[in-house]
Amino acid sequence: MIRTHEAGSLRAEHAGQTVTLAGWVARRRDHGGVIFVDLRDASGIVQVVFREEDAHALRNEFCVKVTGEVRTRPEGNENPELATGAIEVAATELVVLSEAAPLPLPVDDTITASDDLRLKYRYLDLRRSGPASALKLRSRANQIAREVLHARDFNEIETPTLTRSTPEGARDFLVPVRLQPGTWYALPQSPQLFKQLLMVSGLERYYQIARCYRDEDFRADRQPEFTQLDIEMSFVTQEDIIELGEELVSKLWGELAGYQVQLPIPRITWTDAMNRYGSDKPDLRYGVELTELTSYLAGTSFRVFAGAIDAGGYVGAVVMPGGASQTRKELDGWQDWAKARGARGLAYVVLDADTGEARGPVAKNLSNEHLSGLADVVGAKPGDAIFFAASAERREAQELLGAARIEIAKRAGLIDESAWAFCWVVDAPMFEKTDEGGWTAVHHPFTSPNEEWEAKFEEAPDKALAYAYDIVVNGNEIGGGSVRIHRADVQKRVFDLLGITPEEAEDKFGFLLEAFKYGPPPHAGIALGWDRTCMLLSGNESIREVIAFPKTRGGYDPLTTAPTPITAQQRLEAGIDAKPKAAAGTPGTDGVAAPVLP
RNA sequence: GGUCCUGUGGAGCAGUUGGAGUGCUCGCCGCCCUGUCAAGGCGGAGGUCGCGGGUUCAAGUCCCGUCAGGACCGCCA
Repeated sequence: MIRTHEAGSLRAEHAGQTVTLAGWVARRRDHGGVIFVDLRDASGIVQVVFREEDAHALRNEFCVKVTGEVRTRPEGNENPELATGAIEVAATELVVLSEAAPLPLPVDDTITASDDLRLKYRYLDLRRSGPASALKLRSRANQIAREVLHARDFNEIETPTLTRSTPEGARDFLVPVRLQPGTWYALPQSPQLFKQLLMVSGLERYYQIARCYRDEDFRADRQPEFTQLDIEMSFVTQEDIIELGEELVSKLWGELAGYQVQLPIPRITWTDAMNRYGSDKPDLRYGVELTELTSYLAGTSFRVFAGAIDAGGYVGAVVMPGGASQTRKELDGWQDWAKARGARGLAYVVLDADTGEARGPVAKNLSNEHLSGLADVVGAKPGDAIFFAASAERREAQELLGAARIEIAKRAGLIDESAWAFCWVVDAPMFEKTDEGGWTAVHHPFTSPNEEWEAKFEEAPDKALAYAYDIVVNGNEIGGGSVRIHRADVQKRVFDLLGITPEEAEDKFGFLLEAFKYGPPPHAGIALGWDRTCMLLSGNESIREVIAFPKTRGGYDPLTTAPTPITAQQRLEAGIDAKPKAAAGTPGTDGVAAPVLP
């Protein structure tokens, strides 16, 4: 070893010892006759004192080796801000291991640089304790997950990243195959089918910290490649997976966020979540619930509401506490806010703070009977504002109110930023209508109907419920899973309802259906969005902070400048422009990558 | 695909009504300095105001386009 001690580990009890440290010059304070250098390594910072001139040439981020004697600082010179602040190292020898050019961005916890610059020089960004600690936290999260799962006899198994497209909704990343020109691998959107195959194989308990890929647009919590803690178990029910999920979040939050999660985590049905919060991932750190007014406002002459009610739709409201004190400009701002979300607008009534009288453009359109009881029905007090949404599509109106609810909480300062509010959202619907009038799987087509609906989901596909569950914290979905279908007859009926023909099913996932001929066990699983989980645990607002080398919004990596064009030679070798042979292999049964037509 | 915000020495910012590349903090270079810890003092270097076009006597500032970064909507089961 080049060093005998880590800089941040030195304490008063080391006084008198001669130590050799190695690290970076975090800061140099040159007083002429005495020079102080804050020496930083991964463990922390210690002050090194030089009496020799040679330290004069040191600059920020030089990599150095220092030998010297640890000693307690002179009376009155301790630094309580520093873990090592009781001592300092009196240098006797200095070796410059490497010099640093002037820095393109400051390596300083107190200063922030722009995102693209940070990413271009991510290795310097990560010398800062904040960004580095996010990655260290993630490493510990991995360790905790592995401890929990190995204690339960899980097997960590790696599945292919060059594979067929899995039947998820998102666009695939594709990889040309040189050995079979004109054919393409897809990068997995999740290991879903492989983990189900591992259940067929009898491994019973599988997990993987799995890299997944989706070619969709970015968000603060979305990257094109991301990580899931992916779990699947055989011979279990929804209850078993939920119990496991609770141990995981309990340990993670307990050890990494210092928060004791109250178990069991409360559950809310998907329908209740939509009715009360207008979201399938409700933020329960604050109240402000939706009120349905469809029957209360029956017979109204206000066309916006009447139209929705007559169409068999929904009218609802959400209350903004103290919202009546908003200026006209602020209230108009809500209209722009709603329009930005694709809504026509957001009707509102304000209740006079003194008299409780309802005012605002919508108030004129409502009858006295409707107005007089309104405050009681929605639970509003004088001084509040009431926002309305109406639509022939119940979910559409509820989601608008749900988004308004979040915005209300932000604007009215209702969010306790230090709180953690967990819940499971259960009993999700199996299907939802497509724009074309058919049905599509809400989760994925292998999700099992629950016991009640297994025999009859065709009778009312819009009401049929699945054994599907999401775990939500503070309005963030951090994981989701389901019990899978393991019976061929049920799977066939689901495919039939989704309009997937046997030929299509065979073509897309014939290998899974084939495997399910051979005694598949009942199985269920869950996947935790690992980037998002670590982001929340580390108190960050972007998953980029918990990814070592993330990409910018455009899918660009400022550090490596990927993606890059390829040469004509590479293009030729990869067979990108090759025309696929008709029906190469028998896709779905022999694992040959499917031809993708241009 | 859409809406919005941002772009000014190496970094982070300010820049008023359109009037000289003006200013601040940090960093960088040189000198001074023996107890600092975001050290201090003195001096200095460093600029295609993202890019292109337009309006104007005059554009960092106004307009149009474009590029880059960010937030959100669509999209992402």
